[in-house]
Amino acid sequence: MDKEKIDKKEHILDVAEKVFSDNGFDGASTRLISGEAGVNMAMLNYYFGSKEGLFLAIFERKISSFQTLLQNIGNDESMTSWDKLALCIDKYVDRIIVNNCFQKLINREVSMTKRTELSDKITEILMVNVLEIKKILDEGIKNGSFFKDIDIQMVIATIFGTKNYVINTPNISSQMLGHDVRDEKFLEEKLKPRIKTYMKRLLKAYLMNDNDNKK
Amino acid sequence: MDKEKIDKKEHILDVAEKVFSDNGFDGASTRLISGEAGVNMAMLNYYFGSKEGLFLAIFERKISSFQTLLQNIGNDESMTSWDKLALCIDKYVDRIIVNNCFQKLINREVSMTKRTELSDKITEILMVNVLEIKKILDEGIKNGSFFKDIDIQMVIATIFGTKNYVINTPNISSQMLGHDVRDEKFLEEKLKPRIKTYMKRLLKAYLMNDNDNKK
DNA sequence: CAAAATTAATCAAACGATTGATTGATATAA
DNA sequence: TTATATCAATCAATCGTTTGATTAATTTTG
Repeated sequence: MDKEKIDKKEHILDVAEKVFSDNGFDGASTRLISGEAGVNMAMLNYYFGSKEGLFLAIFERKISSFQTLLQNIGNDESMTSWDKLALCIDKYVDRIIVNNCFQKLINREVSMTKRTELSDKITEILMVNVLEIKKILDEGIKNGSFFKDIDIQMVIATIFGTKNYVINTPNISSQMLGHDVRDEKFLEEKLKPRIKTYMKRLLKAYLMNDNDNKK
Repeated sequence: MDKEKIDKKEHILDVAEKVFSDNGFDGASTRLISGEAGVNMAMLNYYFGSKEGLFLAIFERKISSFQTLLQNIGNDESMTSWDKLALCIDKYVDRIIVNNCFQKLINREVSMTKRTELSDKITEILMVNVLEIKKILDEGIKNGSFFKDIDIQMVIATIFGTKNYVINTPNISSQMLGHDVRDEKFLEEKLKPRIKTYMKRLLKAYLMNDNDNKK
């Protein structure tokens, strides 16, 4: 059945995503992946060409929907710059918390100094998101919503970096927060709204004159 | 000569730190490390026992000095809470920019989901720094310097996360900033003061009532 | 329709390459 | 001599990938 074949590929992608995330690209051997997925080793090459092809297939499965989401927010002319930014933060936090183990994988590969075809491709795709945020910040400065002398690039680094820190250093942030950040219930019910609230208040305080922030 | 032997070990550690940082733990083969260092492969095991022993030797060489520095700032009763925090940021930025390739290495290991003796050791040491910052923030709230309802844990995530993002995703941040963040001259003269200025203004806006921030 | 031909899917086994580590010989120094 | 340092050569293990055979599914043909 055609349905079954698709499900099998999807199943491999699901398992491989988990194995890659837990062990890193090098640490996830094709034997381990195929073993966990319950398929023959050769199937990985049969379906995806190579280990790198498998990785890219996982990656590309993830990225497309979020980028169009971001772009739709950016192009919505009925929203203020701040509302756009706030919505981006909400959507971004929703997004990465769901796929947090994959995010760790991405960041591990992107942090390599030595550029590879793989890291270049990842960088290229992530830059789309960066530029989308930048566009909103630029626009906000131009229309007077945000202060003129803000550091746009560093703001972007804060948006992505703060979330990355919580997700990518689970042992540290779990100790810090007093809960296991890998616990999905805690993540969903407590941490996610907390990060959203914090990020918006932090950025609002920096970007614009808002007396509500001052308590 | 005894001096020469020490220098040789130090030289191996220097080179290995660079190679590890560029290629990751798995990607840095003992052949590559020994080749770059210009020593025989067997010398790595001769001096450090194993590849992991070499890694730990690099790590332990680094950790001690910065922690006492942080603690001295925290215990200085002549400074305001804000001045302490600002000084921590300055010292922290100075520190990690100097050792940025090592920082990438640390973060890559800490981001592993699977805990190892190595990652536990790194986590334990990094937590000391986290708690030192937390102490300053707690104190600032208690003495009225900072708002009462700030999210202390998330502030810490922002401090470490923002810097990590710039340093750990060099390809992205280089594109974003329009300069190679691995260029030491740019790092020292431009980026370092820029990060310091940004971080302090960002946190001041969030933590305390300061009209100077509003332009 | 059924038999034959073709294509797709699956598998165990093996490939060459590379890995971290070890060996035993040799050189150097105390 | 004794202890330390250095080396080329080699070890077993593991890596990602390929192979050739086999089975299952689909299409073509008579």
